[in-house]
Amino acid sequence: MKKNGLANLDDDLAVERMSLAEIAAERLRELILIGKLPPGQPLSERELSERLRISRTPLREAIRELAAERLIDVLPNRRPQVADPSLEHIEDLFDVQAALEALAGRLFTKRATQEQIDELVAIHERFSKFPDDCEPLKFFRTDMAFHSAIVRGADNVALADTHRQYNAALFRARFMSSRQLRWRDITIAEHTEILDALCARDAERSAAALTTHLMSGRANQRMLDPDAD
Amino acid sequence: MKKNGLANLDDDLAVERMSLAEIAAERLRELILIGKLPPGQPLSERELSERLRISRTPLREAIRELAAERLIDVLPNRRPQVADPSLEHIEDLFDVQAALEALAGRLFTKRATQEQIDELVAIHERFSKFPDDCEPLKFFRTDMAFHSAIVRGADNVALADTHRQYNAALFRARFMSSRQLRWRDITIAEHTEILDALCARDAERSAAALTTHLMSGRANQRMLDPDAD
DNA sequence: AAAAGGTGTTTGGTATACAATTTTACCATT
DNA sequence: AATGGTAAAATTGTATACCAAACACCTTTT
Repeated sequence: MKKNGLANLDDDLAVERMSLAEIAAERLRELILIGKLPPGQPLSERELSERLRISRTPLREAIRELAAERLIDVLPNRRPQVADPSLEHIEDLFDVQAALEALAGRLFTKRATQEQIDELVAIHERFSKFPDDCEPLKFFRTDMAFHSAIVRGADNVALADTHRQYNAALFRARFMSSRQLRWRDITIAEHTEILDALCARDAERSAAALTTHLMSGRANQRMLDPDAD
Repeated sequence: MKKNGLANLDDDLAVERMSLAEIAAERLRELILIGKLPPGQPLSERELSERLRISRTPLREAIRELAAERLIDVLPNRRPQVADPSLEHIEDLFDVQAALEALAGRLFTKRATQEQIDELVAIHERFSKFPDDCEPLKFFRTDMAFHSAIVRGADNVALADTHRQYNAALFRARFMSSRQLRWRDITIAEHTEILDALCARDAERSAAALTTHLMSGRANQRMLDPDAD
């Protein structure tokens, strides 16, 4: 007889028990992305471990994980710091993300199922009907969902993984952009072109539209005040 | 004036003060890449920490670092295992690496200095003069050096970083290929075309040549026996 | 004999104590 | 007052002990 009858529910959802390190990594990632832990912020292992109610060992592993994602800079014998990428570095990230999404677009035209196309259309429908005064976070999340849906349709695990990493590194930059009304209009127009190309299963047009869209984002990023930190 | 005679295992790399976790990560990465720790091999934390003469804490951090690079699979409450990617997954990795190198080629044509071009030419010179019976590892290292030099010339830190990660994940596959004489001829021919395009600073031709080259590698990989482990 | 269940050993997960390093603050010297 | 050095405090790096979960083997039960 099973000792733990409650676990049956979890089994159905395939929920694996997470280690404290993984939980802490997720929580830290969230704190960094929403800006509660701002760029450049030095992180004291002791203080953080107390605030998260865990010991330093799992916290250190979480920090190392985020360091591998380049969300945290860690130097030997020094306090880890929340990454504070320069404008040039952010532009570099945009260039790579553009190449990744261009590949995703090409693969999407070859591999995506009808269901995945329908899902993408549905996301875009919701997206273009948002009022101008909708919450920035809502607009932003839907924007991200659109791009993620394309990557999912590309059916390439490695690509999805790397794309997610770059999304995290670019989170702040793209979130800042999404607050501008001007940027929202551009986004919807460019998403429409991307969706058209993907539905037509035109690989090169899809790749071009996605590259253009990311380069718009990169250029828009350049306009924002680089002094902010 | 060393007080602790315990930790003198890797003093040859002591130019920079590295933590034991970093040293262990490098050592483990090497052991995995050269196949001393074969794909699928379960790793006992206690046994490994004894063999590397360190305690489990820094070893665990090293394992997490390699897990972030996808060189090791780690599941909760189970032994970490050396990653054993399927043929399909390796093909996915090739697709992403091709997109990354295509971007690197484009950026190279815009940003590379004359010195970086000269360096690339020099590498290719050495490469094409290798005799057929040269050591596989020597041929392989020079092959890698060629690709890395292109990425360096692209002057994009994020791209270089991600490219290095994918190189590690594809290490075994590409090393196996480099043992075939037929593949060597193809490599030299395709490198010549890449070099031509880069020297002409033709972005699209460079990107196309690099994509073609990586797709050759991907196709060649498919020919190799997938049963080997 | 086969299957279910229990027990002991092995292994990863976490906390804590200690060592080594860096940072900070203070004092002496210029 | 500015500067340099040195000691104390704070912080990271490492080792070890303990806990809980997983696995293998054996016993028990049918």
